[in-house]
Order: sequence, then structure tokens, then C-alpha cells
Amino acid sequence: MNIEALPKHFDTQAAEIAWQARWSELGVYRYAAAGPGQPRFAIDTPPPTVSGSLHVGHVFSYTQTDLVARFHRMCGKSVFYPMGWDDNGLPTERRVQNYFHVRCNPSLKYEPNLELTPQEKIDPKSPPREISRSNFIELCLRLTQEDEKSFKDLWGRLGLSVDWKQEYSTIDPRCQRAAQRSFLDLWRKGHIYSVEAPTMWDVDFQTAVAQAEVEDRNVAGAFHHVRFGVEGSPEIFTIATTRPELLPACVGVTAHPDDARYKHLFGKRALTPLFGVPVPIFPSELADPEKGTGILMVCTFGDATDVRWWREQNLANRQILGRNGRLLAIEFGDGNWPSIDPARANTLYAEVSGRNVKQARRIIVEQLRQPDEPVLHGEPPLEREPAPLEHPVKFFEKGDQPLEFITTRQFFVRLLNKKPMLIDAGDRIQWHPEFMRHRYRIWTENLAFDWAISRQRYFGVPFPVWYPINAAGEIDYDHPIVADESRLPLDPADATPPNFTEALRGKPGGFIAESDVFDTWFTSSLTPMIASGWGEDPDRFQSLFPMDLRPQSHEIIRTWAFYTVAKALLHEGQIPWKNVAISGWILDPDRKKMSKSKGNVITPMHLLDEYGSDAVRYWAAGAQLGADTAFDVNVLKVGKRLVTKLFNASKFVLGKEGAPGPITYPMDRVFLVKLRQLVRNATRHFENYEHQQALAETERFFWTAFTDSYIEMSRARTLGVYGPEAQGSALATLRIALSVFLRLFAPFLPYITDEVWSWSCAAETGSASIHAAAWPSDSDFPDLNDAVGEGVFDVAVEALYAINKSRAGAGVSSAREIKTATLAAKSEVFTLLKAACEDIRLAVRANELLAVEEPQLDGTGIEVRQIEFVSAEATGVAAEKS
RNA sequence: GGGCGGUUAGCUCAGCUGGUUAGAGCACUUCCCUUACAAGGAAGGGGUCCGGGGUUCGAAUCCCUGACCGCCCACCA
Repeated sequence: MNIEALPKHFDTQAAEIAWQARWSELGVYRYAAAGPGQPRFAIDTPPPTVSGSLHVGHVFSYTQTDLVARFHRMCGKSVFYPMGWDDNGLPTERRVQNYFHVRCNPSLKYEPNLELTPQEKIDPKSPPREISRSNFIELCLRLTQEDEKSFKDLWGRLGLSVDWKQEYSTIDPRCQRAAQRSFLDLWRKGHIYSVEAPTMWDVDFQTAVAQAEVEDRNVAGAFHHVRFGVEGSPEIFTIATTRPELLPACVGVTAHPDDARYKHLFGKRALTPLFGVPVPIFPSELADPEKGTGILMVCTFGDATDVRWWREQNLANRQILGRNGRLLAIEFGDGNWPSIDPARANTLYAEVSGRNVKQARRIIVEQLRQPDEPVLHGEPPLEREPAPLEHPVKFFEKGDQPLEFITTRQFFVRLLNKKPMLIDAGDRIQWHPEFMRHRYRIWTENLAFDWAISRQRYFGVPFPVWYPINAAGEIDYDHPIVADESRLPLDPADATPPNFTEALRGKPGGFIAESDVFDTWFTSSLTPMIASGWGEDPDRFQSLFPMDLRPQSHEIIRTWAFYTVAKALLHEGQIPWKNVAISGWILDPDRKKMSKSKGNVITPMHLLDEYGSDAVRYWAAGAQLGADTAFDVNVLKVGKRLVTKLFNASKFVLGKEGAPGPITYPMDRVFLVKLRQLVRNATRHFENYEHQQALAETERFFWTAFTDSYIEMSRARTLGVYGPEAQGSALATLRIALSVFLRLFAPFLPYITDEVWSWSCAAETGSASIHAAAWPSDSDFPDLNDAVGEGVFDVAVEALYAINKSRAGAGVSSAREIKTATLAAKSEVFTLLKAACEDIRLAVRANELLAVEEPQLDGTGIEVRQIEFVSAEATGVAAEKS
């Protein structure tokens, strides 16, 4: 091949555009069902949340999955590598609210042709425009489509080898059908129930949330020491609470059964200060004598323990907090709201009614400072000034206000009674890295609530459910009407239940639609089933489920991984995948997690422009699974350098005139033995999900053994100076080496490798793209059984290193040949050195190279004893600084 | 409070089953345009392997213990 015909430099951007088109045209990544005897490798790709911001973390983790896909594809497997978009849910709603400055008001009518301007052109202080639910959903769809396009552009540019024919989005009709089918199946099997009960509630988003979406945050609060009275007794005791505003919701008082201070109170009734409500005092093992004053008030509802006490002790439900986070209007004096002084209680409560939690707390604390005649004989309830403390408080992970427990009707999937099965499933999955299995196990063991799947939101998959309305106009929530599977997907707000007409909607004797939507995870936990055609294409489902690999990040083990396992078990009785590969996080250079709110997000596009996709992939591939990695632009530079080196070395190999021949030359055979070992190692590393090891070993061997050593040693022979047999052997070795190296690098550097492959290997092998070529194996090598010891190669490398060192030490230009040099070797390596002498001589361009044995030598055992260069004038080299 | 990871050169990280003198790249210094490569190459300086104990002929590696960083979990009065 004429080297002049090859490009001078590798233009990454042009290559990326050209190769994407070429791959698509060739259908290299298209999934085809496995043929007879062909193994399959199916990947449950994470559908990215498209309303989030694009950053290098996406590039990092998705590249790691692509490496695995490319490896298995080259191994001849039928690779199923789909892509989905998670567009359904709160992040999208919030983005739409901010982007268009709107709020959804479900009571409004749909406005056709609604035109809105993005927020940057609107006064942000103006009240948001209210729009109908249908309009709101339209905007969500519109925005997510734009976001999906930018993700898709990035994935293409990055060279992800997904089959775009397998694209889905969690709000598309197919996914809606799958989610609703999932609901029907679980409902029929008795795994779903609905109940009106205290549920974790976000007062901003005004929706229920599940345990998996809850996080603890340390918040500044204060212990308030509040005196309580005892009914029929002058006694007074003090409780400590961080939530004095819940005093009107107090329904009980409890202390540890062995607590001598309070034992005598059990069975009596306490009187709450201010409101004078008599409440039972009962013992509970859950009360900690060390905390606060050891005795505490139970409210409806301050936290999860309150809910438990409320249930176990059959206490009254005095919910004072509304769904919007404001205190409800209530009336003391009637059945559920007893008081020894209703008039006073109502006067005091009127001051907090309609206030939010913070305001109510301030007001109640003020009230607690005033003398309390009826309950405390004139003492003020507040015993002393509030003591500040920092304590953990539960928040919705996407929310800004603490969660409240509010009594609402919600749907749940029964999981608490299935813990052993769920734990066992986790144990049977291969986790990479292994220690990540603890996360799953600990989460599952600690599960405290069934899965709350209903959300009081808009952009999501609706429940396919209606409720009958009796003749008196009451809604019968206990007998929901569930849609028939053949009608899915449907929105109960548009469709009517069987045997009802639209005219009966909302009428006595008619029906009403459930307005809730599913938790986003209810749909995304079906991704391996959606992608494989569950319930739609039995053959396809049979051939793709369960899958081989779930790649994901560690913070969603408790949500996505956990729920997906649960769904697969409940629907199909199977574990959804064999392997879970957990990618680490990308941290900013200060080792903080990248997030939009911190403003430390690095976007990827400019990096792709500047360094090229291969270099960016090189960076991502260098990190091991599960390891958080600080972003370092230097690694991109190294990747770019590797791409350049590969490009130039390939030009060297392919630019040589002459015909390859039988590989007879000893050093060639020894080099191939070492290369074959590299192939075996790299294959093993990939199989073990240690792609970074495969890359590191391949890169190291390519650089030191191949370009620095073997090429230097064979160069003279490739020019034919030592006869056609030595030349043919060298050229054949170089061809094999190049073909093998390209394929070893192909999963990491898909662009440069396919570019070079197209120069000659494509025609020789018949694989138009390297990504459809076979992963290298022993069969790429000739029979090498008689190759002499590999030690020869290592000794030669040592010798080259020693001579380079002498040359650098003398400051001599490499243009100057060596007149004569002598290498000393210790006895163990002397024979090997003698055997390698001619190759070393050619590599360093010495006219004469002698080897002498020096038994007493240490270290590597090779030293330069004497070296003399051809004079500078003789070689025409310009004057050297020395 | 419990658990899981981590701490190795100025920086980013390897170091797997204990085994020569602990490695790579970047950065820094010096040298070099050579026929694939200056979008490159060669060489050099740089280490309390977080601290303290222990096991061993031998420890970055195994055990105990402490510190710090990050994460996960926890009934949050």
C-alpha cells in the first residue's frame, strides 16, 4: 500500500460523522435473533432521565456499557442493546413548569393551539399561567422530545453501538400498555391493594412518595420542653418535642415500660396543654428513656413511629395537616376532638388554622409561653427556652419541604411479605463489583413499607381504574372497576368502564375515573420486559428474557434494580438478569459529585469536539466499575495520543512494500507468542467485567512491546535489506499484530480502529466493519509451538532501553548511527542476549554490537559497556547542544 | 448508631494469589525533527504506600486498632 495515499492526520470529527453513517448503513449494530447454537447477550440499558442535564457522567457510564456490548458482539454473540428514554414523571413536570412558567390545573379545559413562550422571555415574578392537564402533558411531550434528540445526538457521537430500532420511551403507548398490563397482572394475583392510611406525603408536589424516594437530611431544629397535665391529678410532667405545632394533633403519650419516673402514669390520661385534650398514657418498648425526657407525645402524624403507635394502640386520628401543608380548620368539642375547655382550645387553634407548619410552630411556641390555668394551674407549658439541635428529617429526594404523614387513599404493591424471596434473588445475581450486592441486601432487609405506587401527578401512566358511584352519590373505593387488558393503554378520564356510558361519568349510579398516575418506577422497573416484548411477542420475549446484563449506577440500586427484581419475580417468577454492573460517579476535580444544583457540571460536547470521541471513551474505559472517579482532562490527552500513535503505527505497517511470507524468523515468533498471551488476558478481563484491565494491558503492550521495541527491531528487515525471507516473516508478523491490536482496541476506540481497518483488513477479512469482525483469539496466530523462550524478547527490550539511556545521557541525536557498542550481560541472560543481538543491532542502527558475559552484574543484568557514535559530520546532523 | 468502599509521587490512578529496587500517565527538568509518528520520541528527578500494633524469612498487599474522606442503611420523640 502506498503510504502517501494515506491521510497525514486523523480528523476525528470527520471520521465520527462518516463512520456513524457507515455503521448505520451496514447495520452493524442491528439486533438479529440468535441463530442455532449462537449465544445471545441482552442488555437492559438504563433509560436516561431526559429532563436532567447532560454531563460527562452520562458519557462515562454509558461508554462502559458500550464496551461490554462491543466485546460480546465481536465474540459472535447476538447482542441486544436497546435504548430507552425515561421521560415520564416529576423531573419532566418540574422542567416544564420552569421552562414555560406554567402550572397544571386539572379543572381547566383543554386549549387547542396553545402557544407559550419559554420562561426567559417572561417576567419570572409574574404568577405562573394555569393550563389544563392535557395542555400540560402536551408540553411535557414536546420538551422531552427535544431533550431526547440532544441525548441521541450525544450517544451517536460517542459511538454507542445501540440498535436504534429498539428505541422506546417510558411515556410511549407501548410502555403505557406494559405498565397498565403490569398493574392488571399484579391486581389479579392479589399483590396490589389500595387503602386509606397515613402515607409519606410531599406538601409541595402534593403527592404520595415511596420509601425508596425518601432521603434523610440533617436539619436544624429545637427541642421544646412542654409540660403536660394528668387528668384528675395535680401532677405535671414534661415531654420534649421537635414538633410543638403538632400539639393539637396529640393522641397519646408514651414512655418505656421500665421507666420508674413514669410507670405510675400508665393507664391514666394526660391532658395536653393549651388544648386540654385528654389522651391515653401507655408503655412502649420503642420509647427510649435516654432521649429527651424519656416520655413523649404521639401525634397524627409526626413520624413513622407515630403511625405505628397509632395503629397498635388504636388511637384516635386527629389529622391537622392538609395535603397542601397547611393546618386544617377543626372544631374542638365534638366527638373526635374532645377538650376540657373547647372554647379556649378553639380560640387558640384559630390562630394557627390555615397556616403552614413553620408559621404554626412559631405561633404555638408563643402560646406555650403563656400561663396555662385550666391544665397546668397557671404554669406556662414551655418549661424552658427551646434547645437547638440538628437532627435527621425525611425528605422526598426531589423535594424541599420535610415529608409529612398524611392520611390519603393510595395503591400499594405488597412487598413486605416477600422479603426472603427478594433477598434470595439478589444473592443469585452476579454483582460487579461484588461488594455492591450489600447495598441491595441491606435495603431489602430494612424495607419498612409496601411500595406506594400511586402519585397525585399528571405526566405519567394513568391507573386503568374507575370507581362505581352508588345511588346516594358516594364513591365506592373498595370495589374498583379494572380495565380489560385488550383495551390498553387507556386513560380512564377518556375511556368508560364496561357497561357504562360516558353520560354516567360522575353521576349517582355511574362511575368516576381514578385520577392518579403510576410512580415512574412502576414503569421503568419493567424495562427488561418492555424491551423484550413481554405480553406482546411471546417468541421474542422467550428469546430475550431474562437478560444478561443490567448496567446502572449505585444510588438507584434501591429503586430501579430493586423494583425490577420485584416485578420480574411477581410477573414471571424469574430474576431479570444474570449480571448487574454498577458504574461509579464522576466527581468534579474537587471530588464533589457533579450536580446541576452545585453548578459543577461539565458538559461533554466540547470535549468530544476537542479530543475526539475515542479519547473521551478512553477516559471512561480507564475506570473500573463501581469506582467514583474525579474528572481529569489529562486522561483525555493521553487517549488522544494513543489514537494518534495507533494511526501512525498502522501507517508504518501498511505502508511497507513487499509481500508477507511464512513467519520463520525467531524474534517474530517470540513476539507473536507474547501477543497471543495478551489476547488471552484481555479476553479474560472482559469476561470478568474488568474492561479497564484489558485496556491497560493492551495499551501497555502496544506501546512498549510493539511500537517501542518490535517495530524498531523489525524495521530494517521490512525494507528487504536482509533478504526476502526475513522481510516476508516481518511483514506477516506486522500484519497479524496490526489486525489483532485493532480488534483489541476496537471496543474502546471504535472510530480510529474502523478507519484503519478499512484501509486493508476489511477487504482481507470480508468484515466491512471491524465491529462486525471476530474478537482475536488463538486462531489468529500460526502454530508457535517451537518458538524459543519469550525471555529473548524481554532481554532485547532491556538492551534497547540501556542503549537509549546511553544515547540520551550523551545527548546524541538519534540520527547518528552507532559505530560500535558493547553490552555486558550477567550469566543468566547472556545466552538470550547473544540470540537477540542481531535484532538489537538493527533496532539501534549499530554497525557493530558485541555481547560480553559479566557474571557479577546486578539488576536487570544488562549494561552498556562501551558505545561509540558515528561522527556528527559523517551523518550530516546539525550541531548538538550537549 | 450499624455497614460498605477508599486513603499509594504535586495531580489522576494501577498494583489482583504476600515475593526483586512500589508502577503508569499527566505535570516538571534535560535531550532529540529519525524513513509511521513534533498531533512525536528518548531520558531524568520526584514516595513515611494515612497513623499505630501484629503475623511472616519477607507486608502497599493478611490480621487488630485508630484517624480522615465518600457512600448506603437506621424507629427522626
